Amino acid sequence: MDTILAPMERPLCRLDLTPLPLEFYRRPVVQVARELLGRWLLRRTAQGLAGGRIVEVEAYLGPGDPASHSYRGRTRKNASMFSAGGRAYVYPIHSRWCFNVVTDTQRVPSAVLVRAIEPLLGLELMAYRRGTTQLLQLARGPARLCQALAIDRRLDGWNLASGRRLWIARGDDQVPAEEQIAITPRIGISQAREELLRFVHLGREAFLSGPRHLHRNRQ
DNA sequence: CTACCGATTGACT
DNA sequence: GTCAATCGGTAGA
Repeated sequence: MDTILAPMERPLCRLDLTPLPLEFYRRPVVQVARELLGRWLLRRTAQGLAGGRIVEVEAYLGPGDPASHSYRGRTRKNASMFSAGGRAYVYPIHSRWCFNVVTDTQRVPSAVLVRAIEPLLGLELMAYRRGTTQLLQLARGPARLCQALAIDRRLDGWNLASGRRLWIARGDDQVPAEEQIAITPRIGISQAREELLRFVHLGREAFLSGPRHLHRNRQ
């Protein structure tokens, strides 16, 4: 008689919150962007631990991408983009903050903008910081997630492999399969609008930013 | 110093 | 769907 209970391939309750190694980030930006989907972004402050699953990202390339902050060369603001992969690049826009993951080597000033996470840890803390109790409003949009996680200029250049303050981990390993990833144009830019460099985790549409027609492939 | 702009958001028609 | 608040960064006088 066959076994009635198949052994679990993965314990559902196992959480891996250890930081991804620097080697993860020191690869081509598009590959890192896709593989960031499903990973957990984590933030620890004196107030507690908060974070969630990355569900929406955009790749900003090194040379040749006019929408990338590195396109016109190095300045004080974008200096973090010119460091080796594995650091944060945090920049201000319209009195708010956006968080990027620096990728590739020092020679390739590229980064992945994290546009949305599915809130999973520290919901009360994130709700307090955001000033709303609505789950779907906590971290949908690049500036909203920074507010929810208290990310600002002090974390620009932060080493994401340190495992303190701000890092990325495997979490519960619920990474999207290939067919669960939609690839669309990037949001909010005026240059290179047609490039397909935005990656979203299908099945978690409720947590995505941007118009609904960009929650599927193409436009 | 001034002028202009933006990888946004929230309020509003 | 439209629109403007708001301010750090940047370029230029």
